[in-house]
Amino acid sequence: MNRITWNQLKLPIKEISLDIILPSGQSFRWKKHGDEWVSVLNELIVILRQEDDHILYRSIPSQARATLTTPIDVESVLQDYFNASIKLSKLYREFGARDKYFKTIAPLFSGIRILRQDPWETLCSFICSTNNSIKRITQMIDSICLTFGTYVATYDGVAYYTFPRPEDLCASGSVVQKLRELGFGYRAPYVYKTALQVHEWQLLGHELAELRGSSYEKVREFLMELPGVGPKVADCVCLMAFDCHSSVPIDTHMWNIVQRRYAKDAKIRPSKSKTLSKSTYDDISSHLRGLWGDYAGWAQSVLFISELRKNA
DNA sequence: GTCAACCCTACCAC
DNA sequence: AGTGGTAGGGTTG
Repeated sequence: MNRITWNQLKLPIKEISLDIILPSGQSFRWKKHGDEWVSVLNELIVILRQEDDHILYRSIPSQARATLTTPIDVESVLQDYFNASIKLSKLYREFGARDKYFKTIAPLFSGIRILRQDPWETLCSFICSTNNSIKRITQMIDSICLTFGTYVATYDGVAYYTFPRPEDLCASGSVVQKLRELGFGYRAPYVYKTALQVHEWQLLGHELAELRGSSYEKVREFLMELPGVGPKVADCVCLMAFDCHSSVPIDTHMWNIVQRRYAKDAKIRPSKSKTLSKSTYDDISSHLRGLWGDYAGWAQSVLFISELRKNA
């Protein structure tokens, strides 16, 4: 029945741990079926399987579109998506040399890499992430795709859809109401207004992806203009979609770690405040950027996940 | 002494 | 598990 053959991903197994990366709050689009991870990338279903010493993948093209005429090099798509050119083991060594705490944590969480995700999908997803849990965000993203996305194909009894483009969410004001019905709450107008702005920008001939060449500061500034995007969301999107590897998002988990382990070095005054001020946020973020270096965001994600697992 | 121009914390709705 | 907005206090020049 299924004659699609498996291919072997050209990325050393030590460099990647699917079970840690895929469900830990970077992407909210991967579903696990048995020992397979399934998602939609570039309008086609991608299936991943982690074996003992390598990762296998295969893909299913969109049934809704005639993509057969333009074959997609899935290996390239995955190399790009996993930032495969970045050598994780080297980064871990460097982080460990710079930071004693990282050195103690890292061995327990190997293969954590930053994904290079679609800018719009990432932006939209992280606007939805505020004051929210991975489980619920995943649910929301699932329903926004089902409601506003395009059908791709069905695999293992599950229908897969693309992530809606900005214009798909600009149809009318009823989008906000629909999003509220889907459980987006106060995030509904943020998503809608941001879609409107991004679409307008696209009509001017721009694409979010073109910002990938810009500096971290430029991208961050641009993103923070958008409704529902503050420092934390901007930093997540910078890191996970715009190649700003030095961006260090400080969420509540990182804030806990900083207070516990880095407060003295980061010169954090012992405030009892539960919330981060903008300036304290920037102080912490740049301190960690100085500590970990150009790929600080990659170190952040290791500690973030260690904290996530601890509380789970 | 007073007054913008901040910047911070707290607080709450979304 | 954040953002946007407000109020109230502190600091600076």
